[in-house]
Amino acid sequence: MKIGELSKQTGVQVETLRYYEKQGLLEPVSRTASGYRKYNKESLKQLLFIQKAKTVGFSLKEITELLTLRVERDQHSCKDVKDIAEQKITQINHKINELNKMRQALHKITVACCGGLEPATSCTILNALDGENKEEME
Amino acid sequence: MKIGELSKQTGVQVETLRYYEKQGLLEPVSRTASGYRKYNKESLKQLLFIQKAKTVGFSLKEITELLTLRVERDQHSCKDVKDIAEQKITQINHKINELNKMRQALHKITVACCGGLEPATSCTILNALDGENKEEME
DNA sequence: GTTGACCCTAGAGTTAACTATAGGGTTTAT
DNA sequence: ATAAACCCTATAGTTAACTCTAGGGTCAAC
Repeated sequence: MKIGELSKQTGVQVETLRYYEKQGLLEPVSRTASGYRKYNKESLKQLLFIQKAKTVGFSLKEITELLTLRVERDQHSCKDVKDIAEQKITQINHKINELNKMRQALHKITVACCGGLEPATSCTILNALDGENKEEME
Repeated sequence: MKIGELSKQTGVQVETLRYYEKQGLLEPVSRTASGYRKYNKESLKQLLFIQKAKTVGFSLKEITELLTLRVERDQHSCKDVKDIAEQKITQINHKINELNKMRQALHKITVACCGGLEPATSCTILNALDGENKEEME
């Protein structure tokens, strides 16, 4: 598949794809005789991963790290990979925690404030994040 | 508290705080007679929220939206707030889903690949994300 | 065989989110 | 009362991540 096709299938602009190549993030599988970039299903998968990782706040540099994480079946690099992966897992857990708190707070806003008896001033995300106080207050 | 104090307590640079003010993201509570910005505990809370929201991929513009979400105890705006909040919840659920998949994939890399019998080439995050195939293959 | 839709490189421009600089007032400790 | 450590505004510069432009090849179709 050529660059325009990959672009259409993902919504990522052609220019952005060339930019990702320059950054070492997504190399074309090969080139045609005339120099056209060629991609395949793996490229597509990789690009979709890049997009997802971006939406959860990873930088292109971090995404590169994630993509190059691989176990080489030799005990030397295995430990390194494990360490890096565990760092990333910790980072991801942090993100999930924050998102869970935000979701809960937003839920509280929609359910508790919208039709309850509380004064308007308390119905902000910051107040909702403040925790379990003034939950059952009327 | 003055700007330097807020900066110290959060690790956010003084220049960044003034920038956030210009963007309407974090207004000082008041000013001293000589024009110094004054902040309080609420400012601190708000700033910590901004930092957290940034790490999970929200832009400053989106964070502004989240911060100004508030129910005004009048049925008219209530529906609007609810709609926006629900949109944000959907967005957050998406992020959490992606993060869960990534976490699982990273876990699979550290546990299954690092000491198992699989060939090295399959031990990347993309392959780990591919799902349940080649799980119990030996 | 030429037209239109594609592709190429190299490099300049843009946007979001800071970060730094210049030039100058304020506060606090000595 | 003066120096160091703060604060101010206005504006320019930087970095990441694109986005666009100029100038030019390639390819399928009519």
